[in-house]
Amino acid sequence: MATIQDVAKLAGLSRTTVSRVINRHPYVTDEKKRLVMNAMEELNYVPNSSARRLRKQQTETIAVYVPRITNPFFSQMVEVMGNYASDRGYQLILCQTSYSRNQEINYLELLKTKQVDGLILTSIENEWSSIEPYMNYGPIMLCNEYNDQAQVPTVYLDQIEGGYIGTRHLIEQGHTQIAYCSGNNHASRVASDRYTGYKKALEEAGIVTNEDWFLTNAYSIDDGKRVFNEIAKMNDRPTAVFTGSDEVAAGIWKEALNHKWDVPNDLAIIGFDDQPVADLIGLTTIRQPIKNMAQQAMKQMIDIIQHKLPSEKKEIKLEFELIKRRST
Amino acid sequence: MATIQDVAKLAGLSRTTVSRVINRHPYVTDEKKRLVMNAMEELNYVPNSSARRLRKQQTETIAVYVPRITNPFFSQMVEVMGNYASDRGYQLILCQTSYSRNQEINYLELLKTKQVDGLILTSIENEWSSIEPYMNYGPIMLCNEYNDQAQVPTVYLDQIEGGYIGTRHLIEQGHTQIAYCSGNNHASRVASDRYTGYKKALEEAGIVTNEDWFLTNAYSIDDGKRVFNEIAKMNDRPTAVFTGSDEVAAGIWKEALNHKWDVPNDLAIIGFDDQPVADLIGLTTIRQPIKNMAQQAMKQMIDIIQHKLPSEKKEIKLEFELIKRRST
DNA sequence: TTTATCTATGGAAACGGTTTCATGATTTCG
DNA sequence: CGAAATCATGAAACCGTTTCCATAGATAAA
Repeated sequence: MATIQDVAKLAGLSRTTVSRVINRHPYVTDEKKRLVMNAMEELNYVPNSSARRLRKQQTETIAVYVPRITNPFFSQMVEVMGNYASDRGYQLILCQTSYSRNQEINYLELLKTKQVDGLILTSIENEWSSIEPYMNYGPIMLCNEYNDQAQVPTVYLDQIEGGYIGTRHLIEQGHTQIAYCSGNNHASRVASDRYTGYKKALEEAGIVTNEDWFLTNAYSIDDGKRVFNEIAKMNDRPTAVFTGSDEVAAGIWKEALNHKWDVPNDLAIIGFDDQPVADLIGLTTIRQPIKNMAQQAMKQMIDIIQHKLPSEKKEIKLEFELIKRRST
Repeated sequence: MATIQDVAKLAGLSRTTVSRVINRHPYVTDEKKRLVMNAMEELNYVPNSSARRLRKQQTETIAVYVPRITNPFFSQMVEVMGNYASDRGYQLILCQTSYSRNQEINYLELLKTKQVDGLILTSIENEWSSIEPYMNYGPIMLCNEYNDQAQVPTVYLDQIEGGYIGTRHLIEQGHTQIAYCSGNNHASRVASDRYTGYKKALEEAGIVTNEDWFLTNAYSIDDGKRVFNEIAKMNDRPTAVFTGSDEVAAGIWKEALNHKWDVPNDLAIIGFDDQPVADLIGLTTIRQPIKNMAQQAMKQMIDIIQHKLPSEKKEIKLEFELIKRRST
């Protein structure tokens, strides 16, 4: 493996000059530039990025945190972020927290050890107070997730609205018995706000909730199936269910079909995110502008890194869209 | 940011000894070890990974190439690889080739610049001859994809079997007019072998194929919809269609429903991969042991890196499983 | 014409670790 | 008891760049 020294020797110049050519520094005559280029070509030289990182104290790498990459919401996000970053010379390290607090903290050490220039959190497992100290080691920002205490740039949707829009839709369809079904993340405002929106819509309509209809721990299709069975077992059953993701909604629907229930007449279902599967099966859902969110976030992050901007709260809020299909 | 020097000074020892403690080298007395630990604690010291990378000439990072992370086949793969790697102290760089030859080559430079210790390709866009030269810079291996010329470890399924099993199933269901629908990757043996398997099954059954029934460029649900419309427009229509992915199959089915076709009576559809969506909608499909594949591949790669094994062909072949549902 | 500024280059320090080598102290073994 | 092996530590070299500083010639300004 050729080093810059080898190139310098072959070109009959100093390392410094070679470095200048590589980094497009002015003050190198065209003649020397040509000499260096030829030498690099001949030796098939490529600068060693570890050395570069050490000297420049930057890695051109950005970490993206997601709970699980198989969740289509997050994989879409990562797809867009990855492409955007790659186009600008940054690479992406994927950190899957697996909904685990420990795992999240483990990965945070990445920033501390200077393995990345910054990180984007799409979901938070720990209290903000556990994450905040890491801000000393480099820029952190939020995308999708948001938090009052976090003094960081945030690209998000107001999930109160999300919960409200969906529930409001069900109410307008004539439902008064509406179940609520979500994940299980205590530290996340996405979860709690959405629930707040749900309750807000109910209260406005003067509807009383049934505590039994608050179903948690639902992330996947299988969870949806389980949720359906919980609903089916109830004495006082809801006529509609608000879910936190299209996958869960799809699982509920699938199991409902197995039990010969008619959707939406026996049970109306509304999903969240507008994943491809929602269109496929005809699920009413609340669309989140994932790509837009992802791109704005990555743009912000690269901006912050390149201009060494101080970390401060800067909120970019995007909007939901209700997509009405045949499940409601 | 504290350096090893600061720790050494505070502990009243040399950098060497501190380094030994960090790297769990024997020959350090418990007393000094304690001194070092305390100093590290007090200074909140973390070794700088760029420096470490430079000196040790390794990055503890592995690049994984996928066409697009939103394809569930690949996101499952990446999920497993990411977790497996992370458990063993490696991190994952995600490289999305976007089905582009250029993009693939661009990312290959990662290995050259020593940004990663090795790379796993799950799909190949370029001819192997374009990829091979990069083997000089570090270990490369294949997972899912395979190639005759590639003298590298390969975890794969024999796609001839895959194509055969699926087509055979359709034939057994009484079909003789079977369309074939796939992506568009010329460099990939996954694609060509699967087609070979399809033709093999037909030939064995003495069935003549119709060239018009060879449909390409199909990756997504939307592509599936388009494919359906192409089929619907035909004068001589197939009664069954073999697809290269569950997403495409789902798209075909969805559009068939829109046109009031009955599946499987008007058109039988078989998917590939056994994604969650297949179970959801009742799609017959050919399961690939994705998780197993991913894990074996990552295990291999880490093994190769840690034991500096020479790159050689080593094939690990896994098996398909036909999952019969109601679309056939 | 002298002085200040700009251009072009190289030597050496710096980035922050790990590894090699040297050395002395301690233990083991014949 | 002396030689050999093992343990414990530190100084210095090294990994491959970029950057700071010095120098010198060329050009511009006074």
